[in-house]
Formats: sequence, structure tokens, C-alpha cells
Amino acid sequence: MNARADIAPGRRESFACPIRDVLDRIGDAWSLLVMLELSKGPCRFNALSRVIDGISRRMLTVTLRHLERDGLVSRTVLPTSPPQVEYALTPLGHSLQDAIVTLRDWAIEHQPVINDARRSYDADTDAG
Amino acid sequence: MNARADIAPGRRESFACPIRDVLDRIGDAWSLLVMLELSKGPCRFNALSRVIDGISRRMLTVTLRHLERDGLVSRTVLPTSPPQVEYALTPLGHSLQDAIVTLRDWAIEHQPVINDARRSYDADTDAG
DNA sequence: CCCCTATGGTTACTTTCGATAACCTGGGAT
DNA sequence: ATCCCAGGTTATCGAAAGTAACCATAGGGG
Repeated sequence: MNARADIAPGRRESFACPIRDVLDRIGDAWSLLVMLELSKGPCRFNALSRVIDGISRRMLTVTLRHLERDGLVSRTVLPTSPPQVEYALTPLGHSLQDAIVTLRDWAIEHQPVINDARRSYDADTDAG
Repeated sequence: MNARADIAPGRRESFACPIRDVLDRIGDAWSLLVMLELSKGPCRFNALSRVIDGISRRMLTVTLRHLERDGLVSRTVLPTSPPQVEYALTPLGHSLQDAIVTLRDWAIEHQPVINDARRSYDADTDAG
């Protein structure tokens, strides 16, 4: 029996709201990191799990399934021994790179300001 | 006693990864919707909860606290009776709008393709 | 007076999800 | 047979999302 159904990606359907929809897709924190890695070129499962610091095998599996389901990433089994599985961005996946890069650039630029805001909020809250 | 601590935003600290960091911030699906609403202008709590379909009072509170903590949204109590609370984007919040809009535009443009990909993936998976 | 509306939340509780560690299958080397 | 690697899957737990109900205040209707 194919056990993949047990781990199948959530099938929450759109909410008449495309932003929510795309966020449900890439907002899970690992998806973006995986896509950023794959934007450098195709990569195998364990290679991804080594290079994406902190991700577990399970979350990598789940994340890749999500991305595969949404057509952002392709999965190719290579006829080697033992078989290797190569993941790569699809054209659709590449088309998302611009948005991701915009987001990343904003994040990098404003990280210090945000951290300051957080510290001052936490200080006020803890004190008050 | 100030009960706000009980509902305080998570204080997960950065991971040496700005993209993860920004995604932890705005990736929770409600944050983006709240910011998109506030980008139209300041708004009060209950007005937000009415216009953002599906959000509960609690999640709106939590989301607004997160955004406030990160300096993306400001909170102003108006001296009316009963007191009203107005939320608005800060300049930092406005600076994120470009990235959000890029993301939203991508989402709107590619939603049909993604839905097709999902349907065909689901069909294949269900068929076995 | 009580009941209903509205304001902006909070509290307790349930359900769902993210994440970790451990396990599995199968081939090759020793 | 035993150990490794590949690429996952399973069981489990804690945190987070979400729901329903409550609080305090003020105004209007019966």
C-alpha cells in the first residue's frame, strides 16, 4: 500500500482570498528556504536536509510534497543504485522568486529596526 | 495584574536567517490580511474584525500584538466613551507594502495554474 | 429596573498542526 | 550477518490556532 496518503499535504481550499492562499503555501517558513536553496539548482533530498539548517527529515518531506503538489517543485527519481531523488524548481517556482527576493531584501534591510522595536516593546511590557 | 503577558506574542528569536524571521512575522496568514486592511487607512478593532472575514477576536488581538511588537502597526486609544482603539500602519509597516503587493500580485496571477497543479496532483495521488 | 446594543478585549477550553526522534526498506561493502 | 548510506515513514508530544463565553463601561427601549 502506498502510505503517502497518510502524510498528504493539507487540502484546505482557497478562501476566496489569493493572499491567504499563497501564504498558506509558502508561509510555513520552510517552503521559502527550500525554494531559495533550489533556486541555486536541483538538489537531492539528503543534500537539502544537510544544507537547510535545522530542518528535520519529516518537515523536509512534508514541505517538498506541498511544493510538489502546488507545481512549484518537481521530483525526479534517478535510476541509480541506490535510487536518488532530485528536486528542482519548475518554471512556476522560478516565477515566484521575484516575490521571495523582494521579501528577503525587505527582511534584510529592516531586521535591525524590527529587533529594536521588539526589544523596546518587550522592555515596556515586562516592566509594565 | 496585567494579564497581557498571558497572551503575549511568542518571543522566538531570530535564527540567523532574515527570511525565516520575516516569515515568522508575517507568514501566519492573518498578519498579511490585517496589514492589507490597514494599508487602506487606520481602523478600529471591531471594524477590523468585521472586515477580515473569518478572524476571531482572539486571533485579531494576538495578530495585532505581534505587529505592534514588531513596530509594523501602532495602537492609539481614543478618549471617547466608550474608548475606541485605532490601529494604523507605521512607516515601517508601509515599507513592507511593496513586498506584500508583489506577493499578492503573484498569487492572483498564478492562482489558476496552482489550482490546476493541485487538482492533477490530488487526482494522481488518490488514483494511487 | 432589566435587556439589548456597542466599545475592546480576556479567559478557558478544544482541536489542529509543527517538530523531533526513532523506525523502515533496500542495496553495497566488509 | 552487520554496518553504512539513500529516501523517506511512523509515533508521539508540545505549541499554536481556533472557538465560545465572559468582563466592564455607556446609551437606548420597554
